[in-house]
Amino acid sequence: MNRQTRPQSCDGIVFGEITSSVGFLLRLAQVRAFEEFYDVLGHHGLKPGEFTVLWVIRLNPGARQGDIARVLSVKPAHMTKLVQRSVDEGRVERHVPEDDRRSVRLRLTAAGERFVDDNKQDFLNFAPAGAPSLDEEEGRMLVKLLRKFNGMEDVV
Amino acid sequence: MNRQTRPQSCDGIVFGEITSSVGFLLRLAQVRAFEEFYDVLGHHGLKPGEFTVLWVIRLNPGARQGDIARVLSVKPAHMTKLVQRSVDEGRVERHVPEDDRRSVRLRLTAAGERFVDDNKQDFLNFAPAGAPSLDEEEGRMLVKLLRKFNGMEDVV
DNA sequence: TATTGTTATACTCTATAACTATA
DNA sequence: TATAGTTATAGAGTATAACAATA
Repeated sequence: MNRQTRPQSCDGIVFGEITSSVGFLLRLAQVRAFEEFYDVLGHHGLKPGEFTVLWVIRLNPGARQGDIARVLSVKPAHMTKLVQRSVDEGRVERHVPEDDRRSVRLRLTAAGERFVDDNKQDFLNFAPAGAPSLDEEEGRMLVKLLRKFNGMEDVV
Repeated sequence: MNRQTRPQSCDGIVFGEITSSVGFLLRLAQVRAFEEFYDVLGHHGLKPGEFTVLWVIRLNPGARQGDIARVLSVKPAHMTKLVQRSVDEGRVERHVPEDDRRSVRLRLTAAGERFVDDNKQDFLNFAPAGAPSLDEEEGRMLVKLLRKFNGMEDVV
């Protein structure tokens, strides 16, 4: 007796076997998560990609731009733009070290640290808010499986 | 004793609490799934979004363009472009019914049906290939949780 | 007035290649 | 010759608003 709302199957449209495709489900989940992200955090002028980069810089001050891009699966060309924007906003400082002048090392400015601190709670709390349809245990299980899917089981 | 590859944590970069953010994990998972999708199926000229739309039209011939867009969380403006492309490729026919001449109803051409048939197996089989790090039971659990996350538990 | 779909514009993110400056 | 980052361009996708045709 299914009387729940079924956002993806209204209008009598059927999906067939595609409902078991991980890729298909991931796309829908991400669209949903982003929509909710902007509903909840949009007023801060917060963008998911931008905040994630600031977060990682904060935890790894002086890390190389290319290394951060690689672990976040952000393409170098896009990373340049992301960093440039954060520099323009006064949240990130770039530093070219003497021992390898091809590379760029990143750290947050005081304003950048303040920005991360101010939005940290909202950003981290967003996760459970993003999954109101899952109970706590299911949410933990989803996180665990996604981490494994991403090859991140033992990442700190 | 963790000697596995850890693609997201090389270079000694740490992630902190963000590794429990569903939104963050979903983005990484989708990037990974799309990369693999293009590696495996790119030679067919197959695009995930385009194929999904063809698939749903095939299962729901004569469905309205707007209804399909809604259930797939595709924005109307983008749907127009997707459909236009498939029409140009000779895979989809548009039909404006007499009883409501604002709407557009879609169905596959013979070439469109052939295209879906030819690529169906590859597309559906892609899911397990996308998650080599998960065993069969974990894969089923991930699908189940993502379906629930998406509010699709009882979607056919 | 409301609804369906279209057009136009802008922004995020990805993909790729060509380029610079270093090493 | 290889590496780090930049620039430029293309494309997929989303967001939004204005619009025409129809209801």
